[in-house]
Amino acid sequence: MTQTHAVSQDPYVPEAIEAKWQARWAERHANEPDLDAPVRPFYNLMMFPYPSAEGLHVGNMFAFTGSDVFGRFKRLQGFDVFEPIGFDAFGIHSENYAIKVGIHPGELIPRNIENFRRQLRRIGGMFDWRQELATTDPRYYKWTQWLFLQLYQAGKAYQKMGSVNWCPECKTVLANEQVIAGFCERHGDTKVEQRTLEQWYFKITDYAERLLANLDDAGVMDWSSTTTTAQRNWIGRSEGADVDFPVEGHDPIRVFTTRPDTIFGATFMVLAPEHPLVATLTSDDQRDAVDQYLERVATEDLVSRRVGDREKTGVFTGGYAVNPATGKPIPVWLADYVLMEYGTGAIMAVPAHDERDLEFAETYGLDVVSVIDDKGRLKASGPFDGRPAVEALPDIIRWLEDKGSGTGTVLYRLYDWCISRQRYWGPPIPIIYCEDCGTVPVPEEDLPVLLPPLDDFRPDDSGVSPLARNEEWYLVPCPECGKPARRETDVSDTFLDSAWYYLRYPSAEFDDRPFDAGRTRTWCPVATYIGGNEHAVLHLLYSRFIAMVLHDLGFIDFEEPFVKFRAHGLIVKDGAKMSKSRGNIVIPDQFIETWGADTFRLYLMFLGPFQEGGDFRDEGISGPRRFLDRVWNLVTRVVSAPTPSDATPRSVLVKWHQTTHQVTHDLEGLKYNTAIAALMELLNTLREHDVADRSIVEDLILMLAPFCPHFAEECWERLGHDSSVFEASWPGWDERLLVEDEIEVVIQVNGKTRSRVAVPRDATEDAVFAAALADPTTLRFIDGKAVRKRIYVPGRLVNLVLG
RNA sequence: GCGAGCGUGGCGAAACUGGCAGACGCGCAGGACUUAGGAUCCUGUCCCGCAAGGGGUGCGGGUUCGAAUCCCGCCGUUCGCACCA
Repeated sequence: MTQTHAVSQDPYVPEAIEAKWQARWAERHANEPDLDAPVRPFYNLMMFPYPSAEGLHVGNMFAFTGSDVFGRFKRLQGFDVFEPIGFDAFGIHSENYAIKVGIHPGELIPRNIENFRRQLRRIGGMFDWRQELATTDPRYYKWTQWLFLQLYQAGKAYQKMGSVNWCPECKTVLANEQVIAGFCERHGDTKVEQRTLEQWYFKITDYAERLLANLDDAGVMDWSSTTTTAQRNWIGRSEGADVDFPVEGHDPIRVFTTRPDTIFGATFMVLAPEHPLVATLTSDDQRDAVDQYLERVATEDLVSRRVGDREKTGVFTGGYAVNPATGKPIPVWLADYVLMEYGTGAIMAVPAHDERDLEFAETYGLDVVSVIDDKGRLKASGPFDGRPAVEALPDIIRWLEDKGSGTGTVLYRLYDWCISRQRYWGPPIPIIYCEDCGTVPVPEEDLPVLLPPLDDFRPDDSGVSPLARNEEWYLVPCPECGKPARRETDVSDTFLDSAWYYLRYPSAEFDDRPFDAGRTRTWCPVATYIGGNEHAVLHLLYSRFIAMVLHDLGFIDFEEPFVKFRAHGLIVKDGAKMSKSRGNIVIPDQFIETWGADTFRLYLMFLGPFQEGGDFRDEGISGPRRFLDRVWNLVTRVVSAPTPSDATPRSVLVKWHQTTHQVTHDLEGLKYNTAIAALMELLNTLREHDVADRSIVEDLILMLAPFCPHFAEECWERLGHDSSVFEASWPGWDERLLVEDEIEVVIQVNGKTRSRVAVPRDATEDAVFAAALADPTTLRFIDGKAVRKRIYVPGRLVNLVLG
């Protein structure tokens, strides 16, 4: 862009000044706070990117810029801001990308990281590059493995066989959340299958109650409510009761129900096909039917069973259980709408008051007994008849407890975190299996367990990790007895890498500890964390869980890692989601080249509310650029021919102070788009009144600095300062200058705006009404009628209600 | 199906605890300066109307002196969760 935007002989040329200031920041170590002895530490964290594509896209830029604006604002407010950056470079996304382009991730990922670094420097983020980290660095993942060992030793990591989701295309196990309605999240037309594998799990369910309770504690967690809501739903707390239904000659069947108040209406029971009692309950004459049904279910995958709108199928076991409330025998059925992983894998079916049970009962002709009338009162419920069901619920639980038939319980939907991945690109799980000693953790002094270079890193459909094909790597002596043993060949989930990275940043240079106690105390928990809401449950919940474990083990003195979390919005393009298939991806580099990083930043922050996102329209960027050109010209004018401060009209002073007030509050609330609009208004006012008042323009530059750091530095220097604009302090305002001497009050007649009058700022209510009633336009609308009621909103509005 | 959010000009969007709807910007129209302008500057820009005035925040009701904002019922849209007992 070499066109002249301004009449000035010295036009604003972004590329020159951006390069100049980036070099100068690096020289001056401008973005490197004293990590050991900061005066006012402020840990400003943004979710680190995964370098799974060749470069950062506009969505990343939007998120990083929004976080950086906040960090720079805090810096100007006098905080020692620590704003680290790193790369979440392990994991399925990176690996799949490597497979796609046919380059080994060990080669490809560092190359991508280098490009990410270049882009991040170019955008002018306030990053402390000393503390950069990559989860793929053995210096990092040594401690990820250490973390696994801490959980293992604390009894929070265990192995179990489990039905897992298997994507034939990814050739790996998927987390439930990577399965979208039965299909792989990455391969929309690939059906996920069910496989059974031995896997490592973390006992996050032990922490369900604490994870939930802290969400309600605003003193501990100041988070976007959309995020806390998502976590609450994910944890899924249900209050109810475990109830035993006796079976003659067998163990009783235990069910979980949230509706013990409807127990008198339980007319049959349903077990999950995998339920352990199925075999013993089945009668001889039903054996064939049951076996057939089990066979049929087995050919279906776990995931499509979860899809809700299918017709219900099932089979009678031939067995009966006794309803402990009515004492009557009820048939026990088998159906795949009951899931083994939730509750006890068995339910009492109350078809009169549960839609799913009703559908099943109707299909198979089972009894339906209503126990609640249309007024919500119990009936056919023995001693509880006539009582409102909601109210009787706790008494029914107590009644069941007294009979020894059940107990009130709380159940969570949350399940344990499966961290095993049958993949190559991750930290090997630090476990060794010995025939004599069993499962042996790798001794801490042997960490890291290096991920070996492996030419053939692709997963195959055998279900075992690529590392299992590398005998010389996995055959090792047992650390305990020295006999030949075998390493665990699965790697851990990427979410484990990212669950603790914020702890590593302040301590990234230490190789003898994962995080330094002093540094952690100084900087953690994180003051402000900004990231995408797509991580609302997974990353953010896992990070919270890991922090709780570390807290309980005495490693850290807080249990919530992120004091304040805000989810940013998403950028769309011309009303549609950006995607490669649509071909509407915006490459940031081109825009930065054409318009400059500062203009790009300013535009991104201007195009919509940060927490909601916005629509990226190519032409829109010219507005912010025009604005910067005008500010530039104004600065030039202040340097050459300023207007004297005492000549500045009061109305302009008021606008100045109002702007400072508004921008400060808007930045605090991440309302960047309105903050920028306010700065534009201030500039418009200065231009209208032809004012080039040095004090005002300097404040304008200061307030622009978080958005356009290079531009602001350059202007600041031209204004004669020899230190960085970020060494200056954020402007304040004078409350007395927030209001004009004379204000305009709106006059409504019968609620409709009819006129407006100018009154002194401190006019009394009576004086305002007097002015209103003296206004000719107003009188015309009153038209001689009586004023029945007068409403007065101080300083704003008068409403005259006619009789 | 359940949960959360969002529906405002040609477009992106503003509007504090209910109090001037459309700030700011894009685009568009007209003008100025210009050999020229896709640069810059000025003016205008929700709709109908010459005006006075009237209408207007997805649709239909309600509360209120007053509703984009609160309540109820629809419709549309986005994002989660999805047979969770």
